[in-house]
Amino acid sequence: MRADSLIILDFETTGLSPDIGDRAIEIGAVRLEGGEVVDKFQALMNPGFQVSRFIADYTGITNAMLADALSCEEVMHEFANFIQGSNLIAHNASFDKRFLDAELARIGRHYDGEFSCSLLVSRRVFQDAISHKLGELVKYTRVKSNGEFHRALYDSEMTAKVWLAMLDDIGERYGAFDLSFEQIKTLAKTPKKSVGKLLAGWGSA
DNA sequence: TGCCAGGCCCTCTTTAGGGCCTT
Repeated sequence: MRADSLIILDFETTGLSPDIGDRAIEIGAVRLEGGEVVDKFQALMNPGFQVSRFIADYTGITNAMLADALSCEEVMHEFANFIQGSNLIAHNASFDKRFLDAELARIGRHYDGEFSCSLLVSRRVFQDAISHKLGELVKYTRVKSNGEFHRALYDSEMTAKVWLAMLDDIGERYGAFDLSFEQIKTLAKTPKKSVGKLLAGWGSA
C-alpha cells in the first residue's frame, strides 16, 4: 500500500442500491499524491438495460450515451487496476463502496485499499456547515465550481478539493498536518464533541 | 430533483423513529 496515494472516487448509478438490481453507469476518480491530482479515471459503462428518466435527468447521462459505452465488466476491470495499492475516499462512502463491491464481485476482482468517507469527516471538521451535501460543502469551502454536479469525474474532483480544504482547515486550526489514513479513519468515527480534543492532541504531538 | 436501500447520527433513545446523505 502506497501511503502517499489516495483515490477519490464517485459512481453514477441507475439507482440507490445494487441489492435491488441497480448498476453503475459511470465511474470517475482522481488520484491524489502530496495534495495534488496526479492522475484521473473516467468512463461511462453500459449496464445492459435502459436507465430511468429520473436518472437521465439527474445525471445528464442518456441511454444514447450508454449505448456506445463499454460494458460494466470491461470498465470495472480497468478501474480495478487503477485503484490497486491506494486507499479510497468517497462522499458518503457507504454508497459508493456498495456499488464498487457489487461490480467487482461480478467480475471476481478485489481491491486492497481501505475506505474512508469525506461526508463523515466533514460532519466533524465543519460542524457549523448548514448542510454536508457535496454541493453545499463546495460553497462552504469556497472551492471554485461551474456547477456541473452529478457527473462522476466532476464530483470526484470537487470531493478532492473539499477534502484538501478540510485537511488545510485541520492544519490551520489545530496545527495537525499530514494526517495518516489511520488517523483519518479514527477522525471519521470520533464523536463530534470529542473532535476538537482529538485534533488538538494530534497538533501538539 | 423520488417512493426504492442502508449507514450514520440525533433525540422526546437503546424493546425507536426520523432526518441526512448517496443515485
